[in-house]
Amino acid sequence: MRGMETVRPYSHVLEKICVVGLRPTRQRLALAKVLFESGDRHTTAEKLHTEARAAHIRVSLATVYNTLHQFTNAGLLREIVVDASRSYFDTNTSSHQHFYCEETGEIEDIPDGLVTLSDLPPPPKGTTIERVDVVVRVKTISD
Amino acid sequence: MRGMETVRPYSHVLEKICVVGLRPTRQRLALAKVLFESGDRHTTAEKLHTEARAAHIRVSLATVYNTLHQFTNAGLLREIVVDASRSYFDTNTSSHQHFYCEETGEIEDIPDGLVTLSDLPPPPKGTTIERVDVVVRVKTISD
DNA sequence: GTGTTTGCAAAGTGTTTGCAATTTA
DNA sequence: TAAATTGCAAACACTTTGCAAACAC
Repeated sequence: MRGMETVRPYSHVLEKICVVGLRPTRQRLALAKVLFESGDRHTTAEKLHTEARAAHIRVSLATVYNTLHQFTNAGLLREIVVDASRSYFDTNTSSHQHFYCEETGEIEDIPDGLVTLSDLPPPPKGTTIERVDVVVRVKTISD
Repeated sequence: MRGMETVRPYSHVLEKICVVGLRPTRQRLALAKVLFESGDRHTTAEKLHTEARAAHIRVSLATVYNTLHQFTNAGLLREIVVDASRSYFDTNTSSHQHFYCEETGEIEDIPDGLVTLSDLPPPPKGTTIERVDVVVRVKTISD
């Protein structure tokens, strides 16, 4: 089969992009490649932009922001709130939690099931629970 | 005892302010009064500023920000991260968790003990757990 | 008086938006 | 070609900072 692969890489992403009514433009496909080619990742708009340009993808920061939000709405990404001054996006959209180190800005996944919540009280009147976010804040050991 | 109370309101706050080496200035005392006079509260710099001015306290927004951070460092407040674009401060500094409604911006406390975490995995190498934040995101019921 | 704090306005950060030029279907 | 997308620069919201005037001790 060597040499004759007709594999369209990231076809699942291509599919998802189309399903939501987004056109598979050069920028979106390139950003999707960077985002999804290497397992689960946590990134910010700025980091993704830097990375994209390092990979010779010409894309503006505004488009990176737009794309991140479009992907999030499409269910390809999940936004995680760990820091009041920066938006992080997670390529793992399934149910799980996070370790977050403020000093380094690093986020690490905690697989689902490792954190168990019990006895959650009823939400405020007139509201329903949308989801539960757990952030385990860590600091580097200084000695 | 009526009429002879020598109670110094917020003396505990006054004390704490002094202990940390902050001078009990008019602005700091006034903001502390607004913050601590009515049970547990969740507020933002903007909200506190508006409230302060409504109460005829002349204070600049910059000073509100500075004061919130000084109080936080002093352990009088706790900063809570629920939204990537706004900083919230909680007058309840003890261990507890939160309901957060993005639509209304409202935060409600979940008393400690109502949420139980179990089987927390070990933190990333070289780090120790500082604290665990749980945010139960809710949305208003639309029908 | 001396050092701290305040207020203002300016600067800074991260993010969003308006719009003409470009690209996609 | 018609509609969607891009990039730029300007606008934004929130927050921090520099510095002279005001204040606390």
